[in-house]
Amino acid sequence: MMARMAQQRRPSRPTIVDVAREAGVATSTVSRAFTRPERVNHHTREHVLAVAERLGYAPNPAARALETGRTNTVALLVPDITNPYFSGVITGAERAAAATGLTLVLGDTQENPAQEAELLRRLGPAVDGFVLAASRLADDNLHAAAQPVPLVLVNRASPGLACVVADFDSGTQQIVDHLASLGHRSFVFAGGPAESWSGARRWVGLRTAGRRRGMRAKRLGPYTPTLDGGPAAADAAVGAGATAIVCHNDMLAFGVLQRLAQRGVRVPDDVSVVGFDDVFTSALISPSLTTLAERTEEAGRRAVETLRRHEVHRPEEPLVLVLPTELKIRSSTGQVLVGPQ
Amino acid sequence: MMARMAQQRRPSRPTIVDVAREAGVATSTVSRAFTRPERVNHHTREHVLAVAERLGYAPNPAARALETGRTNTVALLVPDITNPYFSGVITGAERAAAATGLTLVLGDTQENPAQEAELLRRLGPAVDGFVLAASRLADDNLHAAAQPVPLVLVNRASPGLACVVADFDSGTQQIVDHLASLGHRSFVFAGGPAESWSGARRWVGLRTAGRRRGMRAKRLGPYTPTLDGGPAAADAAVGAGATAIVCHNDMLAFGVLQRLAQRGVRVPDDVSVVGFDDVFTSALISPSLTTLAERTEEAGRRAVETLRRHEVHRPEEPLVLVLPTELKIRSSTGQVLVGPQ
DNA sequence: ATGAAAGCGCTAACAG
DNA sequence: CTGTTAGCGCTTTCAT
Repeated sequence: MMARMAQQRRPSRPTIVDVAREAGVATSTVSRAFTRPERVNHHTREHVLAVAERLGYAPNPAARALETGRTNTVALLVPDITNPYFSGVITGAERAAAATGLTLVLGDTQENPAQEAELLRRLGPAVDGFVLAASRLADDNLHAAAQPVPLVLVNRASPGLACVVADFDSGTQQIVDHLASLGHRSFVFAGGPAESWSGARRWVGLRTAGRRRGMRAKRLGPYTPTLDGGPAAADAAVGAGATAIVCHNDMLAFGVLQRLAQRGVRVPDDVSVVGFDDVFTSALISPSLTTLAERTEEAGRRAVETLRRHEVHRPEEPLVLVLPTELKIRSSTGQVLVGPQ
Repeated sequence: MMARMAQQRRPSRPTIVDVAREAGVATSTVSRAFTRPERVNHHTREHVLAVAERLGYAPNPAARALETGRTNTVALLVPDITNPYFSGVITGAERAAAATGLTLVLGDTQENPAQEAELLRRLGPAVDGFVLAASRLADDNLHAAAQPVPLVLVNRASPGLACVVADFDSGTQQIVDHLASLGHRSFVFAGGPAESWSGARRWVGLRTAGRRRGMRAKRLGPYTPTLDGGPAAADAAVGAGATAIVCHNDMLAFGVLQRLAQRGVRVPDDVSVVGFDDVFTSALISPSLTTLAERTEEAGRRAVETLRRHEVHRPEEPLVLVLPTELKIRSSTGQVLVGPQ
């Protein structure tokens, strides 16, 4: 009779108490039926589950989280959702999360460190861990954030933190070798955001590999790593008399390609263009883009898997995973034409 | 003294109690300082906030949700995260959510109604509402899902439910007019998933508009609405002797374009190709794709805004928003060549 | 304007 | 194997 009152409050969901009463057992039994199947008589469990089903009961995650401290949720923060590169990471992370019954919270930091920090702060108490893709945060901010809740980086390394990164050493080497084999004696790098760790790694790798090959390398930029960054980058590269332009990422490369076409500069005859990421568009445009393929989905997947592992036992030595990269040679790169130097 | 014990449990976040003790006020005052600024003395509030800041306190969303029943979270379910079309919706939804302090949970249903239903069930108690993009669920499932928690559809309508949809009537009309103006007397429609509401709407609109123009229209498929669906669609269209192929979406159109090129079929000389969505790649490939642009970001944004509105007062007449569409005429469509019919 | 105290729905000891 | 009971951190009457 008292129960009546609760009923009329609002059409609220049935709780564990309703199920317990209806099934004639204690609430703890209902709870166990859901979370510790082995510690409950098979028969009672069946019965409880049936009643729950009939009542349309579903556990309240908030209540569960309050007690256990675990939310079964991980947050993925990316600098730019619209970049297909991150779509790959998002996909991988989502799949891995779904596979283990985790809920994925998505946040877009818009390439903005302050916004990233704010999301970290706000989401912190609501999630079991963070995956930070291409974080633009400084090392110490990162560490502060990792204090209360585990955190895994993607394409960013920071001492003491777990991460999964692409093998840029090999990747940049592959690019330079490819360019050298086509007769290029130099190249320019159209750089992305200054805060980008992977951008820095790319440039260092490129320059080092170039030096080994006796190639001159020059860094231009920074440019917005989107289509919009293209015109400035292309113009600067042309102005510098480049025979090859390596772009911070594919989106920038597309922008460069567009601008080049607009200016009547032929690719790859007049200039070769290389990207990073191998987003699906790269194979579709023409000339198709030579680019360094990263395993973005795998990166996303491994990141949340690593997160899970770190949740359980924070290892002294955080995992750093290096994923292979592969240069996709397509039609935006070609031999450097002999001619009046 | 007793507090000591709690401390050593684990390095847990400070709670409202810690702040209250430290600030020398009651927990309720701390609570109010955060949620009801006007009901607390300005001075005390400042003080409490300062202490909270110093202690690094952040409210625990789970606890808050348990009491209030609101999680400040909305879920967005999409059939395929990797499709750039949905990137637009995701972006818009994320921005709108972030703007109002909401947290966005992302789920990928993988074009699978069962998985969609499962996510709805699992996430239901954890969120304040759902945005379902291109839902593959049947009407009655949709209604069942909308029972306990508000729900807004994107590019899907269902009686009694709020939705934001693209103006396909106008859109398909634009496509048909364009084709007709180029001299086409017929076209084929390479259809997407059978469960797709927008797919059905597209076909109906196309056929109707075609009829008005005295054009023959034929539906092919269904095809997977991704690059992979291309070969089958292209082959079937060529086999049917089509002069124009309207594709369920851009991704499928890209696949079709690829296959056509492979087979030596020239676009637009031999056959014209039209897509739906206007994802960024459409402008980049060559021939660039003529396609119907939808306001995907706006759709995502409006959907979560609508959700908020419905949370407050469930209106009798659910909002249905129709967003304008615009045909982007590019180079994949051209005049039908005169010749032996 | 502030404090005391009662839960929100669930899990986790601890008994039995 | 199952029941009792005490909170998890916060909001919210109800007093004061």
